[in-house]
Parts: sequence; C-alpha cells; structure tokens
Amino acid sequence: MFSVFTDYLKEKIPITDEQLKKVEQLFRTKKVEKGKILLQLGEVCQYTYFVTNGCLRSYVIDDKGKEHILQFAIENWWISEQVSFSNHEPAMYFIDAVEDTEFVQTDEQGWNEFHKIVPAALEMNRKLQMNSLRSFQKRLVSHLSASGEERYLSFIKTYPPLALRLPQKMIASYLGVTPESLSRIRKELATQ
Amino acid sequence: MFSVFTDYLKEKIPITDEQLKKVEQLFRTKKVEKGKILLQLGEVCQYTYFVTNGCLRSYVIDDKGKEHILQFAIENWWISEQVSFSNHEPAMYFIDAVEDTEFVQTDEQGWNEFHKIVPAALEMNRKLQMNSLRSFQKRLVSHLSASGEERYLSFIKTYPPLALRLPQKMIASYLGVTPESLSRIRKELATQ
DNA sequence: CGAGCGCTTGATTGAGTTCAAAAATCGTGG
DNA sequence: CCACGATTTTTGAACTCAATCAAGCGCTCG
Repeated sequence: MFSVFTDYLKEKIPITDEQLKKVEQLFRTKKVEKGKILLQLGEVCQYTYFVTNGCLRSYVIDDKGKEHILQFAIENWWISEQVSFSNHEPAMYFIDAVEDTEFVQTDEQGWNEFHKIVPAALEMNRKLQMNSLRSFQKRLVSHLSASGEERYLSFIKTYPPLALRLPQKMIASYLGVTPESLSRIRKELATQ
Repeated sequence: MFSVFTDYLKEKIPITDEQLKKVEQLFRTKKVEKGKILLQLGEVCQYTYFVTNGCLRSYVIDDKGKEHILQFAIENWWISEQVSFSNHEPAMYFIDAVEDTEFVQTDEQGWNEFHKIVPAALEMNRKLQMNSLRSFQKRLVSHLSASGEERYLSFIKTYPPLALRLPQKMIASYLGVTPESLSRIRKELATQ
C-alpha cells in the first residue's frame, strides 16, 4: 500500500527516484483496525496521516456528549489535528479509524527533512493547508446559508466516494443533522 | 496610527529598531470610509490588512442574496482572504469597512521581504494562520452543537469589544441568526 | 423636519429534533 | 453457512427553536 503514497507524491511534486528513496525513510507504514483511536482529545498531536487504504476521521464530542465529525480521510487524503501539531498544543479533537485502515505517518522532524530533500514539498504543504482552511470556511458558510437537504446534496456532489461507503449516521454527523432527519431527507429526495 | 502597528510588532516578535525601520517601508498606511469595499468577490486578493483604527469585516452573499459575516477585524487584528491571497485565486468573499477605518497593508512581496529581514516573522505568520484555522473550526463546531443563545453568549464572552461596538444586525449575521432572533435572545437574557 | 435605518414585538409557519418503536442490515460464533 | 444479537435505518407523532412576515417605535443624519 506504500505505493499509493509514492504515486501520490510523484503526481503532486517533481521528485527524482533518489529523492523519493530518502523521503520514504521518513514515513512509517501503519495498519489499524476499525475503531482504533489515533489521537485523543488533550494529547499533543505528533503526526500527520496519509491514508493509503481505508478511512480515518476527526471528530469532537460536545458538552451534551454528542459526536460531531470534522473531517474524513480516505485513500489519498491527509488528516491531522493541524493546530495541535503545528503549535504543540493539546488537541481539540479525536482521530480514529472508521474502517480497518492502512496509512503512512510522519512527525514534525520528518516534515522538516522532507522539505530539505524536496523544497517543492513546502509548496505542497501550503496548498494542503489552504485546502483545509477553505473547506472549513465553506462548511461554515453552508451552515449559515443552507438547509440540511441542501448540505446533503452538496456533500454527495462533492464527495461521491464518501457518500457511497460511509454509514449514514456518520454522514448525518458530518452534515450536522440527526440520523433520523437524514433518513427523511433521503426518502424525500428519492420520491423525485 | 502607524505606531499601533509598530507596537504590535515589537510585542509579537523580537525586532531591532533597524529592522523595524526597514519593515515600515513595506507597509502602506491607508484610510477608508465606512462602507468602502477593499476586496470584491472574484478578484484576486493582493493584500493582507492590519487594522490600526476602526473595523473591517469579510462576508459572503449567498444564492438567496443574504450576507453572512466570516470575520471582523478591529484594532490589532489582521484580515485578508487568505486562500485567494496565498493561491492567487479569485476571492470567495468580500472585505469592506464597517466603520471609518485606518489600516496598514502589504502584498506578497512585502511579506517575503519582511520574512527576510526578520525571520521570526515567519513564525508569527504561522501562528496567525493557525489561529484563523482554529477559529473557523470552533465556529463550525458551535453551529453543529450549540443554540443561537449559546453562540451569542460565547461571542460576547470571547469578543467583548466587538459586542460593544458592532450593530446588532452584524452580530446576528456573524452568529447565523436573524436580527429578530438576536433581539429576542437578548431580551430573554436581560430578564435573568 | 422627514426619510430611512435599526431594533423591537407579535403572530404564524416550518425545518429539524426528540422520543419511541419497528424494520432492515451486519457481523460473529457455533 | 445459518442464526442470533447488535447496530443501523426507517417511520411516526409530538414538540421546539428559530425563520418569516408584518407592524410600530426611536434615533440619526442629511
């Protein structure tokens, strides 16, 4: 599954085989079972994860005990608690495995060396950060301006692969509606 | 008003008078009247703004024609359309002046030279970016988990200066409730 | 001084939640 | 491979928070 990662890199940045060999040393392959928690609330996040197979997610638990999903990461996606990772602060949310998952991870030192070996990686990183920021902005706006149904339609349009493989209750949690409401939304849409 | 900016820098990063003199060259002071639009939807954002007096805001207009405020920036706050600025993409939102406002601005080149003169500015920048990301994350979570009243209470607790000087309808827009609802929320809270 | 804007208040409506229970699906051990 | 228990999804009914529509008040500023 490591090749998923190297293929990704080759596509995203110009990189020689030699550089790639060095970079591979910096990333560790890991396998976890569904449900495994990779990052606990309050811990300092030490790693960024790149999923090569399976699905990870980040989520919070609010004062009423309810889960709210912030991000999913399937194959070829990165996930991390970026602020905790970057500022060395306690994490504000959890990361766990939605399915049995294989991923590669690296820590801050790994990133620094990566950047030394391939300067273009800095640029890739900048873009990833902007993508993440934009995605949170868009989600916020969708909550300020759209109904549950509109958010669901936008979700399945934007992330068809997620819509197909995730349990509905997780999509509901991501969208900010109850599973019951999502069920009704889908029923309503099906009759059209 | 430029001193507001230099005082800010002196507080945030170790900087010699000599360095400061060079950095000052990179920032232009500007004055705009209430209502002045600094960034139009669809334009590429060329500047980041640091408010020395007054108040700026960023906002979107949705398909139904309604405004939704993303950020406010009063004295000592930065504001920009970061993704547009960083990626040289069309802006997804507007920036305008809520009050008559004085600010300093710089463009990408300015930032690059700033970083050359004072390497610690890179670190400041990183922190600003993380603050912004965290703030969007927190707002998203507050929409996933809290009522309008809870969001209002959290707002006035987090940003007392904003709560005092902004028109209520702008606070409502920021919180994602109608002005009518905010009025009722405040009435309700006042009776306690 | 008048027009317009911002805030308030009231009445009504509606989207989505909650609580409850049935139906469908999944996973696991025998 | 089937059977059983657990989890997920669906459906129903009552309810709630906030939006909408509408009208009136008060202030400001042109």
